[in-house]
Amino acid sequence: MPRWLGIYQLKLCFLYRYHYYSEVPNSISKHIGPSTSERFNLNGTTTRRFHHTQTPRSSNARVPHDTLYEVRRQLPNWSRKTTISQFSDQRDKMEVQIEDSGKAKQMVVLLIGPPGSGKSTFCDTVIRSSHRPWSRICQDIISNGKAGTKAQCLKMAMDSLKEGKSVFIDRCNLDKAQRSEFIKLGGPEVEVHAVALELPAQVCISRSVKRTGHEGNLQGGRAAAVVNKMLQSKELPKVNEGLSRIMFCYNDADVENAVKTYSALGPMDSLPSGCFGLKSSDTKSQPGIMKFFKKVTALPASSSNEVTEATRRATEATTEATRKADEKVENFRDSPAKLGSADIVPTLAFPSISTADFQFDLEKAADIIVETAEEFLPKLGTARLVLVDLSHGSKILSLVKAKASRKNLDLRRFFTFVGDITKLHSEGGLHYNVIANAANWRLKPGGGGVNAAIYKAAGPDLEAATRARANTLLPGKAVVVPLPSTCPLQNAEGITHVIHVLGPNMNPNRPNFLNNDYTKGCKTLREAYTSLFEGFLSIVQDQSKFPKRSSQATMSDSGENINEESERNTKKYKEDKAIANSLESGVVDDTRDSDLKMSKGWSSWALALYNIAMHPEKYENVVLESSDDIVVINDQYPKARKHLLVVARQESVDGLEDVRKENLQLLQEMHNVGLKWVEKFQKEDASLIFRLGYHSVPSMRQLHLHVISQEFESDNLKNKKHWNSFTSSFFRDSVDVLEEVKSQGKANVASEDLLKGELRCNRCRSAHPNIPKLKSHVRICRSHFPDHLLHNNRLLVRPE
DNA sequence: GTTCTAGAAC
DNA sequence: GTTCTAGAAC
Repeated sequence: MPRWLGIYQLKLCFLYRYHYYSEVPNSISKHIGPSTSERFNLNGTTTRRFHHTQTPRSSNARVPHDTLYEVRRQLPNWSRKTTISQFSDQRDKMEVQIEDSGKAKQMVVLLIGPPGSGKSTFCDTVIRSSHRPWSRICQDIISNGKAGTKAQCLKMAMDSLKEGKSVFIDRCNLDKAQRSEFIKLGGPEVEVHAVALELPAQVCISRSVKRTGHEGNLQGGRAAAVVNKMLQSKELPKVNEGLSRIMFCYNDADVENAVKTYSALGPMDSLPSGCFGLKSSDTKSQPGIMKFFKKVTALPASSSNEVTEATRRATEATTEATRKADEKVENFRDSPAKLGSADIVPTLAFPSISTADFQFDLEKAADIIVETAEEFLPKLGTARLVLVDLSHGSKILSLVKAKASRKNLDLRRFFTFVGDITKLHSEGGLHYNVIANAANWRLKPGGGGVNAAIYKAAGPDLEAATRARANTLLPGKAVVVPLPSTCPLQNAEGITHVIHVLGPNMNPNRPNFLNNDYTKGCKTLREAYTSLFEGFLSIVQDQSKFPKRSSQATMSDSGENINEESERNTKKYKEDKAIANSLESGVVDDTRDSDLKMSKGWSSWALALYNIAMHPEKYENVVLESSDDIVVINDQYPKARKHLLVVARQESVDGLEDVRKENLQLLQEMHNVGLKWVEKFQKEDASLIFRLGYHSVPSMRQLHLHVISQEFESDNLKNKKHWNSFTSSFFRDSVDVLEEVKSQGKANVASEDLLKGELRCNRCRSAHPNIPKLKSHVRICRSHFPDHLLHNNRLLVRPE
């Protein structure tokens, strides 16, 4: 095996097992034996990594999931009861009274941040001044003062919780997967919080570089590489992971505020749930390592006196939330037991449609709401419908409450709630995942009321996502819009979908008013709620039909699983489409043609690469190589003896058309990886000739580079489209793409018409009447390749 | 992307 | 009658 391939495999191994590795100094690793692997650092030294999953250092190193449950059961206060008294509250809130057994709630607080972000300092400072018993669990020292494993951390956390302590998890916890098992420690008596230390990368690197006594031995220049690498895979924590409280800290002042918050907690105190201090823009982009090295001496120090907007907001939010908690208003808050990400009850929060600006009669509207809810509740399983109004004195809420209580409805699943529909979780403690918007017919932001509030809270993401689904809406109709993961509403509140609804207008001062025609008005309003609840039902069904499976199960069989995964996505797509279709009469679509392109309605088969790129760990047996940026797989239907795909992992780049200057580094990496594989193949068979390139218009979602040998000897090459996609100018050589993106900011893409062109030999360019005849010719043609391919290394021939 | 198949081309 | 393609369905 060539030496470089060996290194490659080691690298691969590292990437797959990333979460189970921890850095250990060379001095320790001597004792580790065969499961260590060497890797080379920027500063030229070698470190070793210990593969804990293969060689656990102690019998308790890995803790099976089911034991977590057992341990939770043994925790103190497990049996605290919850009683619900519905609709009895004068304050228009659904009441949940928690019987206080007088014991304190424990906390698991996950610190989130790269090395140098100040996690250990944070914990130490809180522990020094806190009256609550804390345990700090630090992966860097957990194994007799040396670095240990995640499993050891989990074990120690559980032990500390059993002892009645609250726990700081002092490890990077940068992505969702790293956090998930610690979040599972939560239960009825254990809240799980996160404190995200979002300090500038330079600050973290600078601290890591300068520190001399760090427990994890992450010192010197190597820190820069490690911090940057880690930040690449960072995922901001979200409430829907199962965290009941998240504090974001962007500078020293924010950190100080968070330290104070936790330091002040006595054994009996608790903190309001929600998401505090989140800035809307992700600060994921980090300066390159080399750039850092140049600037390391002139780092802008973050001032501890500087009170930023984020701090102000964080402080305000905390104060406000604390004030509310202090009022001892027994708001309806979902208990942390429900917070496990898998356990969150699907909940639609919806405003009363048409009763505000559209002046629909409140009595009639309340009847329709209750009747439609009654119709849908049995179909919705455990899912909940929550009517929301901003004001305590809302007439519609009391009418609905009164009418609902007279009917035999499950009032735990249908109730009213007072609050800002965009902040029900962070400010009201209600868990919800879908909100309805009382939209305008143009589906535009602005206006007033709920529509303006929702568009404002969701940011521009919502408008774009809406535009991809529909341009306008007719009264009585609804349109389901999934929110992108970047949307602040999803991050802060856990909302995954917005359903726009348009109700009938009774206001003579607004266009298209119904002139008091309540026969028509009631019909349309009923239709509107039906459309809304149907939309919500489809989301609920989608989520329950396709629960997340364990990665183990998906690794068993590649091909099938790719299809299953695709199937799931298609199903989602189809259902969304079905909703759209069912609403078609109502959705005035003036850009029918471009709509598909805008919504990028990829079919199931077209999502296979995307799925692999997003979850390479699930496709272990098809992925030949992977990094943070790319995965390499064999084309499932190779059109030549050697045919690989280098797939970009970045989510937003579906194909060549999406490529811009900011993707240059990615393109270059894809090209380099392609070249490496060509080298490998040519070592095995020197006669192979390759091209690296992209299809101008790909059939499969997710930018992918074809690495394909030029003899095109394959039974899978069956038709004109196959042939022309690799041999006409529809195929864009990677070198040209790189050049074009560098010089003009994007790549040229050729027309799909080229795929229908005549069949010509890729060497001599002779034309042939059909595929079989062409293939017979190509098998024997030994002409030189066309001139243009001989330049710029478009054609990769093994050098003699 | 593939598979299937009606019907065009031979 | 057989081969091959193009378009629909998935």
